[in-house]
Amino acid sequence: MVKNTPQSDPTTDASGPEPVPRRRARETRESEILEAAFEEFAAAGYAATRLEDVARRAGVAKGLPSFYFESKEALFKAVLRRVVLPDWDMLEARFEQSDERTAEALRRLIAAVYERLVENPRARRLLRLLIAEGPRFPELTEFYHAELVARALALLRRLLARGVERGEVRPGPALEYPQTIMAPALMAALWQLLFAEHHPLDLARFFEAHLDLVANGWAPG
Amino acid sequence: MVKNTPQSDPTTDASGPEPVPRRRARETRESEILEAAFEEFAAAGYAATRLEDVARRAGVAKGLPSFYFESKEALFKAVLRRVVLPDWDMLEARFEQSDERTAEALRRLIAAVYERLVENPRARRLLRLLIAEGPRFPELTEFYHAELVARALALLRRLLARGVERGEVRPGPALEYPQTIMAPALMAALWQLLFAEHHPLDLARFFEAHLDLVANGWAPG
Amino acid sequence: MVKNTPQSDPTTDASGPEPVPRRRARETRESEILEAAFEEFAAAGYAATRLEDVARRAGVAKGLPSFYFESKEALFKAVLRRVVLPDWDMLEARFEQSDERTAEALRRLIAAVYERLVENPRARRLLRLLIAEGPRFPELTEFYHAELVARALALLRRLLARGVERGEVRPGPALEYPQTIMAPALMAALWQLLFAEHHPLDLARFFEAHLDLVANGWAPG
Amino acid sequence: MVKNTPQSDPTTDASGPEPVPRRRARETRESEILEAAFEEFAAAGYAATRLEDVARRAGVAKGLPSFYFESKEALFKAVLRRVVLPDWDMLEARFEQSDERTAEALRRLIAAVYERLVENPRARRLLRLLIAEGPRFPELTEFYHAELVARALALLRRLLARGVERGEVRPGPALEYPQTIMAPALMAALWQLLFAEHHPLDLARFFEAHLDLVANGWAPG
DNA sequence: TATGAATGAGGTTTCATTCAT
DNA sequence: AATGAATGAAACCTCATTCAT
Repeated sequence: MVKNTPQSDPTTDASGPEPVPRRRARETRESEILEAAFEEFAAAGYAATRLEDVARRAGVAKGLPSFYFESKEALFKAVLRRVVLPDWDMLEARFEQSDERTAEALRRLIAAVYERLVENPRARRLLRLLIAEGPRFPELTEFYHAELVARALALLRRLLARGVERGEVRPGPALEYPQTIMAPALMAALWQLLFAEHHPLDLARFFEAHLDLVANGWAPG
Repeated sequence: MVKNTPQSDPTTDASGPEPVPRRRARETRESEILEAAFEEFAAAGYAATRLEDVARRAGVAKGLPSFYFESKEALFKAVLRRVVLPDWDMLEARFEQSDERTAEALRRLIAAVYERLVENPRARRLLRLLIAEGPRFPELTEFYHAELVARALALLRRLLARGVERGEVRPGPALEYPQTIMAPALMAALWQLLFAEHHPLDLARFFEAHLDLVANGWAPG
Repeated sequence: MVKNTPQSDPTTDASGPEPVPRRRARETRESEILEAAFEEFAAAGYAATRLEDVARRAGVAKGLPSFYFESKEALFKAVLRRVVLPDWDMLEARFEQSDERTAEALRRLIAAVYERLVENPRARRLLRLLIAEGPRFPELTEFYHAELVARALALLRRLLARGVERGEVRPGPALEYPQTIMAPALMAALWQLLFAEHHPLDLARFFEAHLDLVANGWAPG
Repeated sequence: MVKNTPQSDPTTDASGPEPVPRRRARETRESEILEAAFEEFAAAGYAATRLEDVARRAGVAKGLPSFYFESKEALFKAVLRRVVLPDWDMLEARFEQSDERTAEALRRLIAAVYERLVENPRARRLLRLLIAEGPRFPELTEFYHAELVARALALLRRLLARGVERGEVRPGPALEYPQTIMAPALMAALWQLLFAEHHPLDLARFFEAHLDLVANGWAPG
């Protein structure tokens, strides 16, 4: 679930044939179902996903998702509440403490977003899910706003404010809308989601273009 | 259907004293169904939309959408192929011919995107639909890339190239990725789609922040 | 539905082969489904009845009962609200107006109950349904109490009161509980329902025994 | 299970210092499951009863009913075969031996039925169950006919025959159908089952009305 | 022996599609 | 040409039954 820790990959904990253990830790099963559900929901959207497909992907019987979760809707919500980028806390703390120059800090912050969102297929699918199902599940939108968006913007705002104090950032209307500074990353994420197959993007160069533009603008001198 | 130009309306290209009211009725009905279908698909997504609701919204009998369109899928595709911002041709032409300074041209172009995408609820819903249903209808994604995205980027690229020649635009990596310059508009469109209700955005000021940032960057001097 | 009018039998309105008319009067279809549902519910009880069986018996597609009725529960309630012995009004009126001797009136009234309840297989099945599903559908129990039971008891009470005035009925505690006078009919109905197959009852003689007992009692003189 | 005699409880026929607690436990469990099953079946009917609820009520694990009984159906039959009024043998014997006057004997017998059936909520629920599930389990109907109904009627018949011999009972058609004499008790039992909540019955007075009616009839002199 | 997670057949309900009218 | 009743596949969900522990 948009977690980057490699050991969480269920396909890699290989330990022999293991002929379908009938009973596992409740939590393990639940996680496997949530994991499978995330993939299915992300691939087809809420309405078009069939619980049976979730079950098949999780390698369990048709009825098990309904056994673990009250309803399809409850499963969906549970999926999305688990996904949140789990290392955001740490990231925030690191930036809070650091005292590097604004240019460095911004580069690092934007790089973190590319790593976690733009270059992470699962995070991109989550993004799609949130956009697609927003009207049906407004609480989720709000949840993600509070947990991710608002916090990221606040962090960016603090960084910029400090930069202004230090004379490293030019005061301007964009400071009030830090979204603008991050926007190219969102553009890249959506590009990947929509067009990557036929119109690939060189993310490394896009990233540099992003940094250059938001730092210096297109206007000369 | 995100069409702002009246001449695209098939009911107004009357030629003669309407000797064939039946035929007129047919095309009118079809348009009404497409219109209703767009609203329903945009509100609920492809899978969750019921043809009966489309029919009800269009004010026709339940079976009529299936009568006019081979299948739900065909209806969906027909809807999306009709939507494309129909005045883009004109817009392109105007920019091609104009010779104003780059700053002016960019402001106008970006303003056009705000007007047509960010501030237009139907266009935003179309955006949502494309993001949501992309995996199921890749031709549509490709169609919109060709019809809108590629053309917009090409126009932007020409504008910037001309600006560089004139010394009005600083050469830099961003010129290769004109997406970066338009990105804040996309950000605003998605913000409106997702968060506007609880966290409204002052679009006029956001627009100015956008222009200022992409022109001058956050770095001083 | 416990209606005794022969012309209501759908199997007798034969008018040629008639190759399954796709469309009928809405009301006709609804009646056919209600009719089939009554038979199925009566045979197996509420929970054990499958809508598909109702559909099959009604000669319609699986989904049609759900199309006509919001839910299985709604169908069940609709079934039971339609069943009520439909000629009770008339019966009541006839007794109200008549001035015959009490013995005659009672014989006629009890005979009417035998005809409508004891000897009517559909009414017996209705009785079974009410007893079986009472706890799940208390409104129905109440409905039948009000529509049938209470009215029948009131009628009986008026008959007896008039009889006492005329000296044709012995005052006694049973007058307060007219149920006791009708009780053997209920016994017969249940006997038919439960034991008739292996232990048949001669209803004509039982009826005479019933009349004799409640008129004269077992005690001599 | 409608057993009023404590000695029928398998947990109390202790014989010795309990050297086999395991075996005891098994039978206890089985009884508890049967007991719980009776309550659940009686409350909701056969089809609507879930084995999980039976298990919960019995305080055992979900799978145990299936572990003790081959199937839900087998459990149901086991339940009903255990229920039978267990003190009927004794009752019968007592009446056989007694030599009291017919009026007394009848009053005692009818009172016994009120006590065991009409005023016993569990017996009433059993009655409901038999009526409701008769078509699905005809053996049970037959079983109860043989064990209870037939024997009760035979006893009543002997009582009445003796009464006629003694001149205490008027010969009449009702003697052939002793059901008629007991019928008001059945009426009272069903009334309790169906209408008691909203239309309570004074059982003591009803009982007196019953006795008076079947002894003397409604006709004067 | 007892548990309860897991299975999967089968039920209710939905809805795209058909077609008599 | 248009209607909307009717169809029936397929979805969600329930629950009797199984069986590893």
